[in-house]
Amino acid sequence: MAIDGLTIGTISQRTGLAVSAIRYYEAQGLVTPWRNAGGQRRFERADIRRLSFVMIAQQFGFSLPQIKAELDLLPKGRTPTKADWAKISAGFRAELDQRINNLTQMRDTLDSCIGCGCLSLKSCALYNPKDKASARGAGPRYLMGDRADEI
Amino acid sequence: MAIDGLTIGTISQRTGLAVSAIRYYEAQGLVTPWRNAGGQRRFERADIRRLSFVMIAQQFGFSLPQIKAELDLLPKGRTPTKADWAKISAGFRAELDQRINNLTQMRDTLDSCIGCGCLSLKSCALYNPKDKASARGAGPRYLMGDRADEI
DNA sequence: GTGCTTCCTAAACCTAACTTTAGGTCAAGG
DNA sequence: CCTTGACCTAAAGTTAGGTTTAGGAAGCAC
Repeated sequence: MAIDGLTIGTISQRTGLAVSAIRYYEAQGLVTPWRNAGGQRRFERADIRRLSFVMIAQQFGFSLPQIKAELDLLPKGRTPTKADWAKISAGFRAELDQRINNLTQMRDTLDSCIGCGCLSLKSCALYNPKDKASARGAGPRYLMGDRADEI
Repeated sequence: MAIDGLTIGTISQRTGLAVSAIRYYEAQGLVTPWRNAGGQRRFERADIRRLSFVMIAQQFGFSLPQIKAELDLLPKGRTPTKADWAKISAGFRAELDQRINNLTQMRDTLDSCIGCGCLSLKSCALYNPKDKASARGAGPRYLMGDRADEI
């Protein structure tokens, strides 16, 4: 059974992912099933964990290329061990810490900026496009600025 | 000068937004300039602040409809005051707190879940699709689950 | 009043992350 | 063997948040 590999339907059921999504992930290099004699995909059990990791990482806001980069750190040729997974989730955690710090800092700035009703800012600490993870920015912008007269 | 309103080019310079983006925001109902005799858009000074708010809110990961919902709380007919802005950024702050808490909780779960190498989870606390803000989820999914045998 | 710049609309295009559709093949049960 | 359900590929469609393009019109400067 396990020796024949799992079908895409089974993987779909086990992960909750749509079949089309799994095929898409294969196209993006996130999983690499082999094919049986008839040309159908066959997956390893370990791929369930791989795909679950993808789902979790996506929730954290990572893009598929970023997730692929993490997954590429797993050993090729052998099934990943506990230690392997622990390693990649460490780098992950660092990213998250970073992101939480950014958000917290921005929230605090909000308090002392828009939050206080302060409307006379010429350059605003709230606008810094470096936190690409929480929003995919789209071009250069400045600040929450204008003179506050005529309010 | 101010009595004639500001052109879209001026608004673009003052906010750093592309002209096309500002027109798009108008189409989405985020700003409502009037037109001059020749059919060109004319903005109020207060629109600079409106648009700056949009930019900041986007950084926090809010969608344009969500931002519109916040902006719709501002008084119509008169220029928003300090107090008006303070009010909408309060609801904002609450959302942010929520989101930070979610992320923190997930990070901690990561530590004690993937982070510890624990691979035998049948249902995983890491997968809960309620935090829509940090990632735009796309469909129903389950858990990081499979039996850990054969690892 | 001529020219340059800015502005206008409508429609097409862009990326990410998928889903849907169309037309056909494979596998398993009876 | 035959049918049914699962699977295949390729291509087009979808949503968000815009940008780009095409073909004009407005405005201001000299």
